[in-house]
Amino acid sequence: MKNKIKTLRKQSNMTQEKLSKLCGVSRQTINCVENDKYDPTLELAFKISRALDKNVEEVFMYDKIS
Amino acid sequence: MKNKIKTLRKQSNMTQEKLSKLCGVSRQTINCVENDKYDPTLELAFKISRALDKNVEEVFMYDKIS
DNA sequence: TCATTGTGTCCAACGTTTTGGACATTTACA
DNA sequence: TGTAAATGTCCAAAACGTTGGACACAATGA
Repeated sequence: MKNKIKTLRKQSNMTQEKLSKLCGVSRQTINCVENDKYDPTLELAFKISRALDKNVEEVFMYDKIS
Repeated sequence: MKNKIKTLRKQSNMTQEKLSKLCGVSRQTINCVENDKYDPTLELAFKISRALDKNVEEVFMYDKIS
């Protein structure tokens, strides 16, 4: 699983802190998801994507391998 | 969060058991996700969607409320 | 240079997803 | 009608996402 959170977040001039508040989660959570530390919940994936004004599949790329 | 798993699964003539094996998870997991018992992992959401030959957002509907 | 902000990371705790095993109920069909 | 398949559900345990708090380091700009 790959994601474009960092890129899209910077395009929107947002910090991890700001994004985390928009999503209602902690900054560590955003940091970990952004850096592929773990798989987010589907609901969180939706929240992040919406905060970045994108569809889930525009933010997260599923690569069948692992 | 709503989903169309049951409908799409039946359109593909699949049992929960078959879908669970395609996704590499237990049948209970498919059952619970299908009946909104809990939020799946994003990776599982992708696996389910792909098994049903759909995009994530064609299978799962995020309704901002709760 | 210094101060501030943003990011990465650690930890232990907590909550939720996911599990196998088992059983009751419903559905489908001979 | 009866039989098997499919589904719903319970439990306790395991696995994993998420948390606050804290700290180090990098980046930014005055």
